[in-house]
Amino acid sequence: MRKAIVHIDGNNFYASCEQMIDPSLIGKRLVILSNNDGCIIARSAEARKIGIPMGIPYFKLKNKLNQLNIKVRSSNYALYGDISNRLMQLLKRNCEELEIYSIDEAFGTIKRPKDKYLYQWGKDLRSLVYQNIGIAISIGIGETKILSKISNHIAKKIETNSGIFDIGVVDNKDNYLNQIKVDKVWGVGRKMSTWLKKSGVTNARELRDISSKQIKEKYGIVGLRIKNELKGNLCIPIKETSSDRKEICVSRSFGYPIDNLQELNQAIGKYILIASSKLRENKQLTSAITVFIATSNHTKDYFKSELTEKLNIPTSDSRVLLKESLTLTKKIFRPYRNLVKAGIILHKLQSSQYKQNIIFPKQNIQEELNIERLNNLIDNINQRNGKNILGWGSSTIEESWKPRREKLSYLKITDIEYLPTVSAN
DNA sequence: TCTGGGGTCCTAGGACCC
DNA sequence: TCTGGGGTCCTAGGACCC
Repeated sequence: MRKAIVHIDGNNFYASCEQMIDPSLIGKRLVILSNNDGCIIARSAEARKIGIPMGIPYFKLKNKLNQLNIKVRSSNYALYGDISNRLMQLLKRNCEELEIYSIDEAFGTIKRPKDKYLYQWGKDLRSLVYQNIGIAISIGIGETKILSKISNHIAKKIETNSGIFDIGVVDNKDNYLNQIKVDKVWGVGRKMSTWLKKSGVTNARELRDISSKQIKEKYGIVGLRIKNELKGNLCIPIKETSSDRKEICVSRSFGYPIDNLQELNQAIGKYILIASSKLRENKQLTSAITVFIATSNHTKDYFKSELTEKLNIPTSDSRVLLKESLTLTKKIFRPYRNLVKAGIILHKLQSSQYKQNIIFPKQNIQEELNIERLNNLIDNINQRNGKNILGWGSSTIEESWKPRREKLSYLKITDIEYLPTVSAN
């Protein structure tokens, strides 16, 4: 019997994490805000039930949320990342292969037993995760990634399925596929679904049965792959080992608009330090850097600008990147613009293992080693004592541009100071 | 007043080569 | 007056994802 593909995800993951560390939130209507407290990016089941929408700007709903006594939290990625790691470790031990797809999602493979049914395996896994992590998961099973995603969708929708569904063992597969709207199919976005609907394709079953020629002409192998996955032919393989990052992007919206180079430099500098430390963590070097800035795209005189610079020698040295980025920043900066967002991208990443030897080294090897050690030392200190204790350069002006996080949960499991205490009486 | 952040993959078209 | 053809590599931008 062929292996089945399973898709596993945490239900309302961010909301569940907040509920897990603060049980007073369990059963409550709860929403989580994006960075800068911008919009709503997650809701507890209870908040979802009364129709609180996803992706809506917070300020538009602030009063309503207050009136309805809905709890609000700023997103706390350190917390979600930590819980995600524990979840993935547990899943790894219970699948044959596992691909960690996002902070709250994974694809796995598992051999079907003789009677084909995987419900018991799924049930056991769900309770294991709930006991150990305190998070509810859903499990979708099928022959391909796209089908397992659809199964998971069905698992969540039908309450009697108790969080597990396997489209690989049902007799009336078409009935289920008929119920899946085409824009809910993984890989079908806004553009494609508009075209599909115009061509008379409205659900997953019809997409599966579209002529190969028609979909290939319009969407190439990307479209064809979706059709074939729906047919049950595995086209998108499981990637167990995450391939090396190809780029690193650090960008933030400012808490308040800024219009001066000094503050912009300060922000860009912070982003570079975050990015280069990630780079060193991944044991990679970058050979091109982009700086970009933008005003609000909700105003008439929207302005954005970006500039890229190639580096002669691939590096992960904070000082080099800092210097380059500030040169770029100076070039793209324009006064009298209210900037609300800026960021940096490091591209063309390569493994630092194969660092090319410089033919005519400007600095001797000992000096280079010292710089490497210094960078790593800073990373270690920051890791142990909280981010940004140490950095390069100096700036004592107030960082009023920092993103807002007014509703951050106070309980943390990633910082010993904030661990909840339990008294043993 | 206030609208997130970080990725990947694919493709078309330009640059360049013989 | 006539003005090749075919290939590779790179890049920017679109589309999509969570």
